[in-house]
Amino acid sequence: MRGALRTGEVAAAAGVNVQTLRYYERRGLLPRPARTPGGHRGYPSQAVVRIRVIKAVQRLGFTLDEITDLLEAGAHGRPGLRDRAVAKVAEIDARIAALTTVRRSLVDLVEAGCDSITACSCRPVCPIPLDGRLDGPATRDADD
Amino acid sequence: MRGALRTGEVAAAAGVNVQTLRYYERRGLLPRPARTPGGHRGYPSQAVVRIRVIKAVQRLGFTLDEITDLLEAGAHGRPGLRDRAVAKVAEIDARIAALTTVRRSLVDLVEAGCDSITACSCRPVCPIPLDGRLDGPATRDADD
DNA sequence: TTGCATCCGGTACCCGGGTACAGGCTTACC
DNA sequence: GGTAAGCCTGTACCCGGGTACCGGATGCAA
Repeated sequence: MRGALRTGEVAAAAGVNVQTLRYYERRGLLPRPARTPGGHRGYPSQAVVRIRVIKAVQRLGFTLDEITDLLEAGAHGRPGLRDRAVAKVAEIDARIAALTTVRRSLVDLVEAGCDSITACSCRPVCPIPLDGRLDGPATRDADD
Repeated sequence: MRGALRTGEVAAAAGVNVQTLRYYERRGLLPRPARTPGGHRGYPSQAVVRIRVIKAVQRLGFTLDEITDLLEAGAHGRPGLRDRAVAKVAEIDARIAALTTVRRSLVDLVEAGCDSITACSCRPVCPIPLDGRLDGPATRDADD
């Protein structure tokens, strides 16, 4: 165990919580490290790099499950990152498109001057269904 | 209770699950309806509209907590939708910007031809930290 | 050797928005 | 009046990515 890093050292160096280390180990993202006779973990310095890589890939929008696959693929010389990245770009494009649509609706609503969802005034562009507004006494019984 | 709609009817008409109705009621999004002597709920037809409104507003990116506020504000004649919508647009812009940044990194990675996170080849644009790659025997002990 | 920081495993909880299930009761229709 | 569909409450679980807390053990320095 000479030169091995302890849990807290690795966590501090990688910028994560100590619990996160054990969580990653449980999920198979981090190899089980050697132990001292007393049961304390002793990490090689590469563990820090590995966590940083995980965090970086995570920032690219990959889930921990996907990262597990990617790491395993890499360990066995199988590639596959490129294909996954291409798929992820498509995924992101879809999310951006969805957000853009929502944004458009919100802007329409603001521009129409609508200021209440129960008494909406933003015809004809209101993104909220207009048939039968929420007025009248029908819902008042829970107003207490 | 004449003309009152039952749980299942409201759920079907509004396109949600029966459990969702009760969930909304618990959260205060849906007024507590009248009951039959046997304890069954009887909804006014406006309940269907209300759920549709909730779902529509939710699609605009508002959380149920925010929708609760919005509904309450509307019920008391207080406006506030416009301000919230403006803030939400800013929120969406931030998310689109973040996604765009991530997208750029992914495209860089693909264009650089990098195909593995453990043996990355995409200098100089690699979005994954490069100092000390994940090679060598240090992490092999968990390869079983 | 004593003191204290750190570490251990296990379990429970957080966020948001529901969904599922169990066991029992009511209502509607024939 | 029988039967089946639908309803009731309460509780637990799902997703993803951690975080928090507990009581007890270990490691290291003075």
